[in-house]
Amino acid sequence: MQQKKDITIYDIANKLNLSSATISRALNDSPVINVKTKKRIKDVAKELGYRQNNFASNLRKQKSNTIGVIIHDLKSNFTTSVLTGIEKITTESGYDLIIAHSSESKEKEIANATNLFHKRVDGLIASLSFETENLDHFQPFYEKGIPIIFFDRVEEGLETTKVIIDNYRAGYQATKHLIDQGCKRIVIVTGNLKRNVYNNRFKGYKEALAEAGLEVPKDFFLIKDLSEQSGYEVAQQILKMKPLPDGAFITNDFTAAICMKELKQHGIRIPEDIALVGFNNDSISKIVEPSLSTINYPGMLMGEVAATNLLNHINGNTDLKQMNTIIINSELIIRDSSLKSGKLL
Amino acid sequence: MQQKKDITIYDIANKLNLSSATISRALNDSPVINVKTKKRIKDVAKELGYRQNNFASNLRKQKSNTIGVIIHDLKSNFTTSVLTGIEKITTESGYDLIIAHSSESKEKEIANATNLFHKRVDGLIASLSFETENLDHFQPFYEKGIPIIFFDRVEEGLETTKVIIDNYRAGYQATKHLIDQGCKRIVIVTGNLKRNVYNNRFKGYKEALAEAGLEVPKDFFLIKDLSEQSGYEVAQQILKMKPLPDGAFITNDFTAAICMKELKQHGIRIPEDIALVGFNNDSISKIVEPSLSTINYPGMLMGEVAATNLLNHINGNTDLKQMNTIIINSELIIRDSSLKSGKLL
DNA sequence: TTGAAAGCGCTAACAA
DNA sequence: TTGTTAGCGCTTTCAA
Repeated sequence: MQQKKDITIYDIANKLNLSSATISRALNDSPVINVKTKKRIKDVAKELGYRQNNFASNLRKQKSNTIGVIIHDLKSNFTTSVLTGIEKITTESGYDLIIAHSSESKEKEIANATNLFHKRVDGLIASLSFETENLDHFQPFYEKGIPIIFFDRVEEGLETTKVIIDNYRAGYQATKHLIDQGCKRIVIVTGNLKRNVYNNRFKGYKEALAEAGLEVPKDFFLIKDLSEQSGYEVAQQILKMKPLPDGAFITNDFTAAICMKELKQHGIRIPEDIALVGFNNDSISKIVEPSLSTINYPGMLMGEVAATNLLNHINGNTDLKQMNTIIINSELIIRDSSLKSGKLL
Repeated sequence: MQQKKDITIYDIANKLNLSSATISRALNDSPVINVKTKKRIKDVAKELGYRQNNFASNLRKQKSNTIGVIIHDLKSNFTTSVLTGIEKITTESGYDLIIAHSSESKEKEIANATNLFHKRVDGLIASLSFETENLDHFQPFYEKGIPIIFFDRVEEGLETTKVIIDNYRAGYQATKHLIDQGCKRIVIVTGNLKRNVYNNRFKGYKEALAEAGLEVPKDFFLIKDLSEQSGYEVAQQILKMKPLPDGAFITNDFTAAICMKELKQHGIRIPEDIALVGFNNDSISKIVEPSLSTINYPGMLMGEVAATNLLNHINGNTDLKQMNTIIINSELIIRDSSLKSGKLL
């Protein structure tokens, strides 16, 4: 199976009549090594096709040079953007990435955390699953001093470092916009209120309503899992409401797109009968008709920020404890699905 | 930083007055160890919070227990499905995954290959970038006997193991379907013809046309990069054709969706004026209106098949050389965007 | 600026 | 069924 023998630093040392220590130092660009020697060593290394053995080096250094990422799902635009951002930063710094996804299951998230702990990641970036109830499974990391940064779905009360957007403000903005368009009976569709992101969007929604002196029945609060299926369900529930709502804030573009299609098929006009605002600025939001107003959620930037801070901490440049919460800007993008007045106000 | 000292097999050995070798064997479920001893060892390991050091074990075994994956893009539904399939299989077998993506760039693909080679992956699963011209960068893997399986975008002539769908047949089916619906002037939008997938879809398209005795002008062959942007471009190009085409086979759902929207905004009726068929069965194809006919592309299954075969080979159960090409079934899904006759034929 | 030598934690050949 | 021992390839302390 193994055709060519692997070249080690000893092979290089032999060839040059130097010690393995010198080779190691040279290949790691140690400043103590003579520049000429360094060059000779690097040339020979290249010539022989040397590749360094990370296992040996990691074993010796007691570092994995690896960052673990736990996310709740692979299939959303938002997640892949975050991953792209993380990857960009970690790659630049020569770190590897292990990506684990929980499929929104508490058990899988716990298994992933355990697994990454055993893999000895040097740091962790995580977004909680829909179901997660506590952070006990991250305890081993804290005990070993392995830094964790949470993003998007975080636990708010605790002393963890987190990168988030202001979901409260986003929820407020989206709802306020619908109110400004003349909506008075606004439905909200959101996720598990245990998760900060959904809870805060919900609070922002309620605040905007309260501020405008609007009251809506309790059954206008639709708590869903934001799957494809729930898009259909939401549409059915809305269609049964009498009188019909005149606006809906659906905190996920994909669910909103499905719901919109279903509503249209039942003769509802968007935005004339019901104005819609989604969430995430998924690529789908531009394609549906009418195009979907939404909250832009800068996933790539979140990933970059999370990774940058984690690496800074690992390299001893910053102390995460001094930095509890980083808030990334998000903004409302107004498109056709919410423009009742036919114009921006 | 490091609060708790790491537990090694020596700590367990000391505590139980056994040798490290026995501990190692027990923890690896070696059958030679006494069942009771094994239980005692495992209990103590758990009690002390032992976690095995993969670096030491990998270094010793000269195996990384890691599979590398090179893909051209993270952001498509198809890719995430493939990854999900690969992950499912590799996780079951206790293998790690390193995922690298080339963003369709030849240079990045080469860098990724080099990187994964240095990381000493035990096997590689790859889909070529848009730009890739040759497979030289995979040569080191072959020289070291590291198995590679290509999927989706592959190089056809060579003696490589590959998992693909029958793109020729899919292209033929899609085009034939449009012809059956009465289309006579059918445009094709496809990607770089150097890539087998696009080339074969194109060949299938031409074959179906030829069989039906239809001829179309050369400018009906639109070779694009299948980006969002190209969706707009295609629509503009189609709108300028006189007389207008009456069908279009757009070999990517996302591009097709954008193009459809653009055409509709210029007053073209789908499917009455132009019937459309996409490719991939992306989730978007169900949401656009009219819903998009497409080719179902079973990404998850492809991932599972590729990973299963790779692992079988690594474990010495099969010889990849005996298995050159694995073809996965795909099928035409007929939706509203291509039903001129208003019914399935 | 370079070298000698120890050891990171584990596995496997060989011995008992 | 268990133990002894060597060594995987690298980094680093101490010495020169």
